[in-house]
Amino acid sequence: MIDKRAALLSSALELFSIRGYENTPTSLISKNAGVATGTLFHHFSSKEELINQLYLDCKLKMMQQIENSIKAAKSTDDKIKAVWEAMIRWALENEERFLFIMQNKRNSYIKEETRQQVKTQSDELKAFILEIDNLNTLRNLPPDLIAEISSSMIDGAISYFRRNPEQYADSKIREAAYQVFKNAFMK
Amino acid sequence: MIDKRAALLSSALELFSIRGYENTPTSLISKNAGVATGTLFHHFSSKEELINQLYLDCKLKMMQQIENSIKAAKSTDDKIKAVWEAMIRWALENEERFLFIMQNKRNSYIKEETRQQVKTQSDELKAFILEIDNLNTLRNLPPDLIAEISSSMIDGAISYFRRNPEQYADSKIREAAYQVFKNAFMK
Amino acid sequence: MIDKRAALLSSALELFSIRGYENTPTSLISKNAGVATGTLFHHFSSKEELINQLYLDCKLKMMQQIENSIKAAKSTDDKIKAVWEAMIRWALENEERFLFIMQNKRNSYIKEETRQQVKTQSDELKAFILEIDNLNTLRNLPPDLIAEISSSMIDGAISYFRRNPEQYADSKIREAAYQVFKNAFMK
Amino acid sequence: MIDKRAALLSSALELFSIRGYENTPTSLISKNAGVATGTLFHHFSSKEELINQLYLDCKLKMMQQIENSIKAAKSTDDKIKAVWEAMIRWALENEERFLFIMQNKRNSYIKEETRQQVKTQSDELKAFILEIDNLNTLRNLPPDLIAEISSSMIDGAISYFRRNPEQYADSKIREAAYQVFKNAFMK
DNA sequence: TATGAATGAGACTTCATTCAT
DNA sequence: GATGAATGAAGTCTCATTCAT
Repeated sequence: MIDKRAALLSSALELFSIRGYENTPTSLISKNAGVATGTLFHHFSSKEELINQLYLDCKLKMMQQIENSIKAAKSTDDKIKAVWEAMIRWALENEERFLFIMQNKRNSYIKEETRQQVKTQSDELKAFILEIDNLNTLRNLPPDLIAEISSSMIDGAISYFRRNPEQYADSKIREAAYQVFKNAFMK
Repeated sequence: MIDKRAALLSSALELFSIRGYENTPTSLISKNAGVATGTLFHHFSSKEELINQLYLDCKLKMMQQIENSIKAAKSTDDKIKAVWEAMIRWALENEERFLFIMQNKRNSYIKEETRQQVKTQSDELKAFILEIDNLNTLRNLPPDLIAEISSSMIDGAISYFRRNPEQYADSKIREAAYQVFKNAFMK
Repeated sequence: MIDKRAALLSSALELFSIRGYENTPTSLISKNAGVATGTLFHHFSSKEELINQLYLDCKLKMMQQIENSIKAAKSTDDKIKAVWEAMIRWALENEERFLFIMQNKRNSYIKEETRQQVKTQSDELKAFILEIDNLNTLRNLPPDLIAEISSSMIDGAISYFRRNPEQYADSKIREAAYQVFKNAFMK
Repeated sequence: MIDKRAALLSSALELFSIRGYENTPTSLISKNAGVATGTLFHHFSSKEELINQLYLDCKLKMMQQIENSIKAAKSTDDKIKAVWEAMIRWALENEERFLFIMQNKRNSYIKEETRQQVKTQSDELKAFILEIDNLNTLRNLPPDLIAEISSSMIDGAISYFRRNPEQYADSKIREAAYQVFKNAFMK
């Protein structure tokens, strides 16, 4: 059944996000999912494939939310803000998934192929990135540098709001945080 | 001899930074250090203590460089720039140590006690942080938020310059990167 | 299969009784049982649990034989003799189990919980002990003292007959040994 | 110095009696004795020799006390009672030594040679044993059987009085215990 | 004699994966 | 597809003993 596969992914997500990949035996994933140890290997050829599938799963879910937020926006500025908000909101609403993605940003268990699969999913997102990159080129800023720094700033903000969730509810602080983000790249 | 302890720390740093903590057997650390397997446990009571000692070692070395850069500066602005530069330079010049620190920022193998030991080391640095925090409070920005975001921005810049070392040599790009950093917090 | 668990217990008994607990590696127990090293830990969570299970196993087997011998007896005197004979016979017929029990009488690897489990097994035996204790109380002898000494005397007799098995076959000597035992407590 | 050798023996006795031989690292013995790890191996060629020396030491001390008690007695009966009392008293007054001897009664680390050394020490004791053995032969009881049972009875009594030291102080109970011992062999 | 850093064989245990049912 | 007992390579750590100082 497809149920068991989903149960395994969900169980793995929960455990990986708390204990990390290497500290989570497949036997525990199975038990936590309520299936037998052998079942995991019917659905995933190895533990490594499981983590790759899970990574794909989480990343795609995140990107979908961001994509949706872009669609609703019109100007570039609106899009930027929409993405900023969407990412933070998603991270706060999908704590386990976000933690798991963060842990595996540079993890070598995630295959290059998996990372590529993520990148080629959303045309909408690719267009937006291109738009921003062109803008930065015009401004004489290396697009990759700005991409790296923006992404880091968002991670920083998320990290802060995860520790202080009540402040995310305060629209003044949220706005101040966004201004800091925006100021970085605007005159 | 103190040599063997140092050799073990150095060997562990090299291997952890490439392969990660859990993927590095203690037997490999010993072999790579040119000592017997038992020697590791003569100097460190466990693998976990080894990583903690190494973390302490790396962090202290980094902080010393930052501390020195602050001493040479006068105004707050000078200090901010000095820290920004010092951190990036140190990361580029101490690739393994930096990678190792990044890997272990949220890693639970590093004990809270070890993190505390780091924090209580430099009065100079504590004074600087206080200075910045006060400034941010005046500007009505939560100091912790700014701390988190600044730190993330620096990590982003480092990540970029590690991938594009030739650009760090270009003072124009370096300056542009710094402006992005500074703009974030200044009107 | 239950076979492998039994094979492990049997292998452990054989080795422990000859070499002692600490001098018997788990790898040897597995090899001797004809199973893989991991199998031991599939059935017993640790070497310590193995020894506890084995102790339980041996003690229960011994108690069952004693229990049976009591059932067949009528008077208190008959019961005492029956127990005396049953214990000696069991020890001679179950050399490894007896040796193992002796080795672990005061061994701290056997958990208090395990010892309790043994004590709460046989109502028949508890009744007999109570009967004897009451008798000794009437005679003004501390029941625990008599229990300790009787038990020691039986151990002594067993020890002797293990070294001189041909004498156990001689009913005169057996009877003399029993008289020594009985005289101790009777006027 | 002879001090260090004595300190090592005393440290080993303390630790062995609590933790057992195999559970006591030589490093702990040394530390507990206040000497370096290497020092142990200057005085004893191996851990095994240490335990043998200690065994010899304890046994001889015990035998000396028993020997003295025999000397003071006249009749055979007096001697028997003297030995019974001396052994129990010694065990209660030399708890660690007694425990250590009990633990090692059948321990294979004690070499046969060491056991022989003990036996050939006291002429007084050998004469007493011969005296008893002859007596038992006359009574048609196998001397070794009686020896084994007597010795076990004394161990049982000691075990009881160690758990209930206040009862040893009560001369009535002490006397009752002795009567039980004596009755076993006398008409 | 005394020291204690160093050694390395070997102990217990874990865990991804297989396969007969 | 599902099960879970079984596997055995590999991991961390212990400890009796040595030897240069």
